[in-house]
Amino acid sequence: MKTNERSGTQPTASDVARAAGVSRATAARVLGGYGYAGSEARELVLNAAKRLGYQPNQLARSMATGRTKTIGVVVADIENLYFARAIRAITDTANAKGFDVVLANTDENVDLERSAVRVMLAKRVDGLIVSPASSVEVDHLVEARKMGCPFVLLDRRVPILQADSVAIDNFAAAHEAVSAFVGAGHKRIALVSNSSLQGGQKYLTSPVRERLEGYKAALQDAGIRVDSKLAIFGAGDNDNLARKVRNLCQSEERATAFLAVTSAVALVILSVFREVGLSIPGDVSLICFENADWTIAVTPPLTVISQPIKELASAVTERLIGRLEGDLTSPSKETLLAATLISRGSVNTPSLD
Amino acid sequence: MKTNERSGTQPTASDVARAAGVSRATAARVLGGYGYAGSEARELVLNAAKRLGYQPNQLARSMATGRTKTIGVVVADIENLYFARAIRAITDTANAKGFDVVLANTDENVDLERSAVRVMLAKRVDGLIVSPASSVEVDHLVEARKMGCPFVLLDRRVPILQADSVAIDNFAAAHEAVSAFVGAGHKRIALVSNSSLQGGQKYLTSPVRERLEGYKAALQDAGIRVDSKLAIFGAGDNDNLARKVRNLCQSEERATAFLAVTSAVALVILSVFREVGLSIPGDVSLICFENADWTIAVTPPLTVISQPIKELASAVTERLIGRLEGDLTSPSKETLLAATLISRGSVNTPSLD
DNA sequence: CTGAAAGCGCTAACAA
DNA sequence: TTGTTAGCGCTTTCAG
Repeated sequence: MKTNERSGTQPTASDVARAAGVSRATAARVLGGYGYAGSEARELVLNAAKRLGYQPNQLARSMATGRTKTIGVVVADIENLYFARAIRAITDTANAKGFDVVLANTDENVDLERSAVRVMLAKRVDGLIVSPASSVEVDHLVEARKMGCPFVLLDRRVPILQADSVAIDNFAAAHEAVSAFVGAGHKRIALVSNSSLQGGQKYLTSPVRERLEGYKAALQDAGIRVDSKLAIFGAGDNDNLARKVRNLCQSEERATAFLAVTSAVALVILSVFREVGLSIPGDVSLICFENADWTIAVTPPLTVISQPIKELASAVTERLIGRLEGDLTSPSKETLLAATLISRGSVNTPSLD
Repeated sequence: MKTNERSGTQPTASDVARAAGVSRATAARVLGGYGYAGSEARELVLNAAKRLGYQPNQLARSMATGRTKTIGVVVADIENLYFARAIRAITDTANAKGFDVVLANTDENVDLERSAVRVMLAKRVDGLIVSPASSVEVDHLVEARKMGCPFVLLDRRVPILQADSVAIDNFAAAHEAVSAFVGAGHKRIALVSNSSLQGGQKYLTSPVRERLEGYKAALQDAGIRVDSKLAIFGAGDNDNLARKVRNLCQSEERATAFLAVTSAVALVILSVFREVGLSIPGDVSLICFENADWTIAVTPPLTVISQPIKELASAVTERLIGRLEGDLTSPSKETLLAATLISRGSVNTPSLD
């Protein structure tokens, strides 16, 4: 049986060549858009292709060229507004540059992340954009690099990797928010996160760690003692976190201002406030990270820290594509983007109980 | 130069074979997990593979088998909570069945959808899950089918395609919500959507169309005249939609109850209410589709229609994989899942102005 | 400008 | 059980 037989349903470049009456190489050249081709041959091929409904096979193309024009994106939580927006922006800028995107979700779980990276390597993506779940267990990223698959870190930094990264200046953002509280007269200011503090600070992701540091620094700069009881960490479990917040609200020396590390945390805090009868901004003040749409629909509208997600995503994508297109040598770079404090109605002078 | 030379960085199955001292076929058999292999040969190969850091090349594998074990997901808006959750659930169940997922976003734009589908076909995904932006322009889906790439519709139905689909029973859900309003004594009930009504109802996506129909039917069942001024459609533009809602709120015969087609629309409505000084549930009642997290953080908590997204996504994925694994013949099936009305604090008896 | 032929890394008959 | 031999559909020298 000849190799050029009809193989089933999908027409191949050979089929087109035969239908056009030219050689496979010529057909392939015009279909693939490379090499020379006479104008009449081109015409013939294009017609035949249209007639047969030819669709190029990217697998075969990648197989031959060794490049897939695809970048893999590995994020911790696609249901998180912040990452959803980032993914959206990443695919937009990648597409604009001729790259496709494949996505994987890790649920903040290192094992899932490891296997996601493995799958991407097997699919031979040209490069990776990753928001690593851990700043310690990064062996799979080291391996990716070793296999010649460059990566850029999204939103999270991992110093030991010496990798390219694009993130928010979380230290400055937290510092600014806390300073705003201080400026309004607050002294007992709480930081609330749903990350687990297990194993110590170094196991926190860099954004959370840096926000904590910015928080402490701002207090110190204002001459306020840092009270560890005011820094609350959950464990991904909202009920548990709510309990801790409730305790703090009902203690003798309750906080008068709260900085929520994410909008999801702010939601938990709001429900506790309602439950214990604290009202914003009369009784307590609140600022949260992430400018979620709903924050202007509550009463009062929330003062938030808005992050330039689109810029972040474009920057990370462009950095990676830069690497892919030849810039293998320049040293790794950590890019930090500034967040913006948007003042709305949730910060006020503390009431004197 | 022999073909088995070290080609650069990535070791191939041949490299492993040579290092293990067996034939390429044997090595391939154990590495690929198919065919027979003696236990000592297997041992040898596995060791060599580990030593060289062998990673299989999926491209080559797919090339040879004709299957990629990958499904393409094409959604209208990844930033939309509803789709984000669906994507998450789809990847989870696909992974559990040994499939990878590649994702594309279309922004509700048919041209982007067309090109996304084309890319997926070029990547030779085994099948597609699509929430089509249009129920009219579906030529690319017809083409996909013709090329032997099965697809299942997610959340949206397109009768003319005669395709498998899994969606919510939107008619019943809207009917139930409106009946709840009626039961509380409302007569002037509005439906608000940000879809464009341009070109008539048939251009609406099926969920919006069916919600509109359920809304009308419920009114008729209650003996209430359907007033077209009470069905508000935007055009994706929030400011414009807000203006229309404001007009309705300030007109002589304002509505006393609002059914929002999405949580994003509810946000727009809430801001208008605040602006014109209408309070829930004293002055107006509100129900919205989508059980977004924030709906319990506003005052009062919103009565919502909760959709079983996870079940929806599992069902759609399983249906597709079923098709992929041999069930090519059975007729297409439209699955409808029931939504649930969750009563919270935003529905009340209408005030008498 | 066009055609012939080799090869990307793997799977899959078939023979030994 | 193992090895041999064809391909999968495309790109890419290298001659003609």
